[in-house]
Amino acid sequence: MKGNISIQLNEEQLDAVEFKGKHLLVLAGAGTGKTQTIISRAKYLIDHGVTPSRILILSFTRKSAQEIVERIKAMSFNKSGVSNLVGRTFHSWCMDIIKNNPDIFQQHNYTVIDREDQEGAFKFISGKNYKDDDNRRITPQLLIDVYSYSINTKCSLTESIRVKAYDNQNSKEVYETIEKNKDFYADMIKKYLLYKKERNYIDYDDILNIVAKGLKKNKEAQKFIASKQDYILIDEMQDTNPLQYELLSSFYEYCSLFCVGDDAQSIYGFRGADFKTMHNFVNIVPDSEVKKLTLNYRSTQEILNLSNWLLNQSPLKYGKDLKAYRGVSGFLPQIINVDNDWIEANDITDKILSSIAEKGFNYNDNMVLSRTLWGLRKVEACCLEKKIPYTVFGGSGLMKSKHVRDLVSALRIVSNIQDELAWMRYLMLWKGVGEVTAARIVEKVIFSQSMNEVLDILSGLNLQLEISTTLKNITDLQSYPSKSIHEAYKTMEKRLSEIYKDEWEWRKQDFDILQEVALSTSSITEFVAEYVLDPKLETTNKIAGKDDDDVTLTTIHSAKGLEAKICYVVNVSPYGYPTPRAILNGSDSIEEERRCLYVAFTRAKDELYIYRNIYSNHVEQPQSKYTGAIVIGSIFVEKDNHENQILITYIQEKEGYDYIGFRPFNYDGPYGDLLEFSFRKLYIPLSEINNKENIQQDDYYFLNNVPENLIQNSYKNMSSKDINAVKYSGDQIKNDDIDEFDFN
DNA sequence: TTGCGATCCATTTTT
DNA sequence: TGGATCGCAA
Repeated sequence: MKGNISIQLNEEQLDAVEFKGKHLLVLAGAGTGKTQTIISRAKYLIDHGVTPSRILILSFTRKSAQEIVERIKAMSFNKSGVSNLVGRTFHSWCMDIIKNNPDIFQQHNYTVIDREDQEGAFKFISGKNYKDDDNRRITPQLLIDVYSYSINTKCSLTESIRVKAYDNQNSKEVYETIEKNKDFYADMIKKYLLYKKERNYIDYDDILNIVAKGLKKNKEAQKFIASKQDYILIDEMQDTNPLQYELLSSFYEYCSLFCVGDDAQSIYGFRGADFKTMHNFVNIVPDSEVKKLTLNYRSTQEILNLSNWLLNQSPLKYGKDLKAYRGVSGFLPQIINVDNDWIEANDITDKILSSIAEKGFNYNDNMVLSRTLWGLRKVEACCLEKKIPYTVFGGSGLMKSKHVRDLVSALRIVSNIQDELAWMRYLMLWKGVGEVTAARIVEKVIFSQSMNEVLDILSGLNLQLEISTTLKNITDLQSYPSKSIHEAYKTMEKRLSEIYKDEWEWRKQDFDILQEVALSTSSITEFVAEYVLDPKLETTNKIAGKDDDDVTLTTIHSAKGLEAKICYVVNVSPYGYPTPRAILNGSDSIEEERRCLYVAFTRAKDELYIYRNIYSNHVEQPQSKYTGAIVIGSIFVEKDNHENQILITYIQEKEGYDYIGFRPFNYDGPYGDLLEFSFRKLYIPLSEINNKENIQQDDYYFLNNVPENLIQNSYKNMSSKDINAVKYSGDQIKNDDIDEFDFN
């Protein structure tokens, strides 16, 4: 990637790298060589006689941790012991600590479960559709969020419910409602904790929690574990949450912390990270100092101007004013207006192709960034069509796909007989076995002491042969995960191919990769843990590029640390930034959206294209007190082009924020084009409109009594009975009137 | 009880 | 878009 092995550090970087005190936080702006600084610090330590195995490198994703380690190794290849240098995520580090010290933490035959399993557990406990006294649905999803947030931020249940279930509102009524329903949440969480315990499950949060709490309680264990290393180097410090700080606090005394991060790139608030914590670093960590990096090596000044501007629009003081080492290039970031997502995707892929054909770039000089995973779908489709090789970053990859989980469920049973979720999944795969039968079987086998016992019970049940054969064949292969995948595949292939039909051809290819991955683990238990912790091993890209030369499609969250010469940011549209949900959640979330966009912009080195769809063809809107403001607005009929439907466009306004790229209304700088009103389009079938004879093109109307379902399905089937379109002749409706609107 | 077809519905972000 | 859920027939 970045090939230069001898690295020139600037003064600021050198000052950080040669830090002599105990703990240090390096506050580093985007592109200022954060990773470089960590790498150089490691090299500096090694060069000054520190044994590599005494250095621990923590990063936010496994990929970036490994990359850092690789680069250090490349720089210090002649030093002895450098191959022992370790790079981990917080989770995989803690997993290792638990695995290597089962007695200290009292963890022996566990199975690590992921989000989908957690959902399964909560479904089992709470029922799928529990409604509380106020008829609010409490889904398994929500229960997990509440539980997880409260653990990661170490906050009270009430606070967690308020944030996750009540959109961060803090009115007296909300508190009263929470008080009323809190018992239910508490009850469910208690049952979940018990459920895990009975089945030897450990979830994501447990992995950190077990170690963090354990070390706090036991001074001796703390000293023992902490003494395994002298230096901890941490990347992406801004994403560290209170639980992780608690974990680190056990190491203050024994290790020296070297942390690097950028508060303006903190985008993991939903997981409990608070960017303000960075500002308190010296108060939280004893004997610590803060240094800054301000010179940007990545981008042109034009790109930084836009990024700086974005932060400066905030009421918060980020205090970032990035200066480009490279200076100006004369090429301004471009804003491209598009009518719909397909035009957007086509334009991006055309630009990618011409960047290669006309400007001599490679595929991997191009990167497409999106706030959401599905925002990349249409670009992906266009890549397929135009035969552009690409790799998708972020989201669920191989390990979350159904067919892989199906096969892995067999392995999980063998490694932990109490793994009820795996049992259910495995049994229900087979023909003639549904939920009820599966549950009956589970009841019989779950308390078995050994696989032999299990197999005996199964053989007495008159089931089809493959069910027990598969398990039998892998029982003795516990220490050979790769082999057991192979064996399980042999007996399950027939059934799986029946289930997945014509999808099977491409699905089955994944098992080769899976076997490959499993080779590096030494037991099924370890393999399962590994695959839960790193669930997005190589997404199979349908068109592979030569020599890894492909276009990167990525969510902004997965783009941390990435960069490319040409970046395309999709859907910087009304309600793209901030999203309706963020608006609803209030200023903290809105600021996080700003930082997301900032991360996206600052990935670009040379060229930045920002796509905006002003005429969004589906209506997204906050389900909140603002609903009325959106439905009631000035509306004009544009044209009748959709078989018996009229297309209306209405302008949406809300005080405080404009919806497009945080653009203030009075701005007239070089990026003035970022300002637009927010237009929305809505198709309404003529048959649904009462006095349709009044409707004429280019006339202004307003709608009243537009039912919710019409708004949600505006484009397709609309079935409402009471749309009332009347010619508008009065004043505009003001916000005060929203309260009178009947939303029920 | 299972399994299939139809319909509804929601849709951030990740370890 | 597809995933989850519902309703119905075998």
